[in-house]
Amino acid sequence: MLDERKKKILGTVISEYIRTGEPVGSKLIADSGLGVSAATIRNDMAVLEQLGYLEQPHTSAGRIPTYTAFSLYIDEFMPEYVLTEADKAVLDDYLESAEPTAESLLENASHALAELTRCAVIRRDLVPKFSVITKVEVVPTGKRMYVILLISSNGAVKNKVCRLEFDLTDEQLKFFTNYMSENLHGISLDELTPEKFEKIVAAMSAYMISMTPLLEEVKKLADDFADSGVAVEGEKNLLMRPDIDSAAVENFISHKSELAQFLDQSFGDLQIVLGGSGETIVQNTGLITSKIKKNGVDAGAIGLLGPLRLDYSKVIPYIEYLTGRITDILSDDMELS
Amino acid sequence: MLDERKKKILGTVISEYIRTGEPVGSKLIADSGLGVSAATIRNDMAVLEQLGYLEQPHTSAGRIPTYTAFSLYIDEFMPEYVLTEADKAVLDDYLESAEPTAESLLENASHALAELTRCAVIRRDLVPKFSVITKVEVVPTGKRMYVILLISSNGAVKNKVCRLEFDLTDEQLKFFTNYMSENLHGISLDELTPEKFEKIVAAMSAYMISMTPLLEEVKKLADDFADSGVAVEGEKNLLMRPDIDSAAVENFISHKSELAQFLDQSFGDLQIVLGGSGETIVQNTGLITSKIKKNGVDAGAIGLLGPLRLDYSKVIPYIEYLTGRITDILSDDMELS
DNA sequence: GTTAGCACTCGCTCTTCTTGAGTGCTAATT
DNA sequence: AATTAGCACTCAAGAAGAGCGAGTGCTAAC
Repeated sequence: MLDERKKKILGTVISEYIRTGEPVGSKLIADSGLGVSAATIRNDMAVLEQLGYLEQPHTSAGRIPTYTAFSLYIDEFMPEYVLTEADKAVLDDYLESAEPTAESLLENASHALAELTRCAVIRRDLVPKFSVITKVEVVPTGKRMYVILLISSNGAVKNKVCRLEFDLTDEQLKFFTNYMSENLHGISLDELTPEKFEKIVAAMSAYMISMTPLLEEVKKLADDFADSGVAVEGEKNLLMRPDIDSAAVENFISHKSELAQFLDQSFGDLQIVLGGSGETIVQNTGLITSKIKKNGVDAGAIGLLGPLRLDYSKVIPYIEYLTGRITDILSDDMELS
Repeated sequence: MLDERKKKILGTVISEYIRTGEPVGSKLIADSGLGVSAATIRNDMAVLEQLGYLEQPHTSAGRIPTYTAFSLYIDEFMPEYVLTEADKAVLDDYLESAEPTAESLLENASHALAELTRCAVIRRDLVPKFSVITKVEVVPTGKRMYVILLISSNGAVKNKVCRLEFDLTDEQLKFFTNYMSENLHGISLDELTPEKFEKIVAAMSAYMISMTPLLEEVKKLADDFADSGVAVEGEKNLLMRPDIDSAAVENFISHKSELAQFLDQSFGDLQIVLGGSGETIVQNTGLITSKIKKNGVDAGAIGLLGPLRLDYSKVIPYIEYLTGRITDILSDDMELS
C-alpha cells in the first residue's frame, strides 16, 4: 500500500493534471505545502512510476497519472465535493422546464451536463417494460391526410402522418380507432410482437382493404417505441481537443445500438469506465453513467463522456443529483419523496 | 465587359479553386487547353485583378477568386450540371422515408444535403398561415398524468405531458376536450393571440379551477407551433476547416431567431448569399437558401451553408430538386404533378 | 497582341541552435 | 535510514537561418 505522503503526492499530481492538463513536476508539488524538498518528492515519484501510477511523456517532462491512478483516485482519495445550494438551483432550473416524462427530463439533464461540463452526454430513453399502449387514434387533417397517434402509459406520444389513396368515412375511422384501441389497449410494448401484429392486420384487412397503409404506420410507430432511442449531445465539446481522438469519439457515438446496449447493461447506480486500459470506450476519455428509474424499474440512463482528466469530484455529484431528481419526479408517489 | 478569353481564364481559376482550394497559377491555366502561353494569361490575370475579380494571397502565389468573381460566375458562366437519374434516385431515397409533412420532409432533405455535400444545413419549418387547429385532446396516462395533444391541419402534432394535483373524472375530461375543441377548432394559428387565449382560459376556469394547469400547457403548445423551429444540421462539417472561422459559424447558427427571420425573408425561389462583402453571414462562406411551398404558400425553407468555394454547379441543382420534390409532395393535388 | 526569358519575391520546409523545465544520481546532512 | 543540496544530463519546444520552388512582373523579340 501507499504510505501517506505518496498518496498526497499522487493526489496532487492528479488534481493538478486535471486542472491544467500538463505534466506535473516535482517542484510544483514541493511548493504545495508538503514540507519536504523536491528531491524527496522525485524519489517518491520514481516509486509511484514503478508501481504504475505515474508516467512520463518524455524524460524532461513532469509526470502524468495513469488510468490506474485515476481509478485509485476516484475510489479512494478523491476530495468529496458537496453541491452548494447554488449548484442545485442551477441544475433544478434545467429540469424545471421539462415535462414529467423520462424522455423530456433526460433531454434537459443532458443539456445541463453538456453545457456545464463541456463534455459529450449520452442519454438513453428506455421505454420501460411496464409501459403499455393507452390509446390509438386516427385524426384526419386534410384531403386524404391522416395523423396516427400512439400514446403509451408512460406519457410518450408518437405520431405519424399518412396519406391515403382515398378518403375514409367517419364510420370507417371510428371503426378503425375502436378496433385498434380494443385490440391494443393495455398491451405492453414488449408483447407487441410482429406475429401478434400480423394477426391484427389480417383481421383488419378482411374488413377494409383501404386501411392497410394505416396499419403499416401503426406498426412503424410501435417499432419506434420499441427501440426507443439513444441520443448524444455536445459531442462538439470533445472535438478539437488535442488529447482526444475525434475520429474515435465519432466512431464510438455513432454506433447507437452498441451505445444503447452499453447504457442498458451498466450495473449499479453509477458506473465509471476509463478509456485506454480496455477498449470499451475511447482512449483517454472517462465515461460516467447513471441509470434513472421509475418506481424502481429502469427507465433510462445518462452518461457523461469527457476527457480522462475530468473533474470527477465535481461532475459525479452533478450526475448523481440529476438522476436522483429525475427518478424522484418520475416516481408516481411524489408525496413520499 | 470581359472578353471571351478572360472569361475562360476566370472560369478556370474559379473551378480549379473550387476543386483544390489552392491559389491557381498561370501555368496550370495555360496547360488546360487555352492555346495561349502562360505569359499571356499572366497579363490577363493582372487585368482581372485590376477589375477586382482576382486577388493574390501573397506575391509569389497564384490567384484566388474574389466574392465578386463568385457572384459573376454563378450568374453568368457556371457550367450547368444536370442531375443524372442516379443523383435523383439518391435524393429520392432520402425523401422516401419521410412522412408527408413539411417538418419530416425538411428533416430528411437536410440530412441528405448535409451528408452529400458535407456542409451545414439550416432548415426552417414554417407552420403556414393556412394551418388551423384540428383537434385538442387530453388523454390520461397514469395517476394524475395527462397527455395533451394539439393537432394542426398540416399534420403536425405537438404534445405535452402534464401532472395534475388531482385526478379528473371522465366527465371533466370530456367537458374539457369538447370545450377546447369547440373553441379552438378551425382557428388559424395566427389568430390564436394571447388575448384570445386569455378569454378562453377565463371562461374555462370559471367552470373548473383544477384545469388551469392543463390550460397552461395548451397555451405552451400553441406557442410551440407559432415559433416553430429552425434547426441546423451538420455544422460539424464546417468546423476544423482552415478557411472558415468556426466561432463565427457557431455564432451565426446559434442565433436561431435571426436565422429564422433570414430564411423567412429570403426572396425568390433560390437565394445565394456570399459571406465576406457584407456581414450578413459568415466570412468566406456561401449560403444557398430555397423555400418550399404548400399549394403556393410558404411552408418552410432550407439553406445550405458551406465554404465560399462550394461546388455551386452541383449543389444548386440538388437543392432545387429537393425543394421541388417537397413542394410537390406537400401539395394536395398530387395528380397534377 | 503574344511569347520567351529572366530576375525577383516570398511562403514552406528542413536544419541547427538555444533555452529551460525537469530529471536521476551522488554525496553530504540530520 | 531518510532527506536534501548540488550538478550533469535529457529532450521538447521555439527561434533563427538556409534553400527551394512556385509564381510573378517586366522587357525585348516575334
